[in-house]
Amino acid sequence: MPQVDSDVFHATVYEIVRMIPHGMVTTYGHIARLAGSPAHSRLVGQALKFLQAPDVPWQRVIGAGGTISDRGDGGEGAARQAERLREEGVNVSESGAPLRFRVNIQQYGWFPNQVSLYDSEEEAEDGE
DNA sequence: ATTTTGACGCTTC
DNA sequence: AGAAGCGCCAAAA
Repeated sequence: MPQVDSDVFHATVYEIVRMIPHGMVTTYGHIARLAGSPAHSRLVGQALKFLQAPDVPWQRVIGAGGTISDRGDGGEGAARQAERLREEGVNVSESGAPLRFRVNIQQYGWFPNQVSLYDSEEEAEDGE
């Protein structure tokens, strides 16, 4: 039995990603934490991978080190993400042999301690 | 049911 | 700074 409900988790992730301000970025790990499952950073990526809603600014989610995660497609996906970020004014630098895109977390990072969710972690009022 | 993968993250060479 | 190793846990094979 999984520790989290996949559907709820995905919905929560989308909800949080939608809150990221234009021109700012956050990390998979931070979203997982805000969603109440700090150990599910990889699942955040999974959720975005299966994303279909066009109103979710997925480009604002990057890796913890400020690097845009590679999709295993030779860097095409990462390049698209970098372009979308640049379009909203985010400075994205490039480096490395396998081209790696990077964003200055200190300058563009958005890491709120808590966000207002509809209900993903109720105050355990029903017994558990 | 078991093994491998993965849009991750942190610590250590 | 860059690479490698390890932990994590659900999804996919």
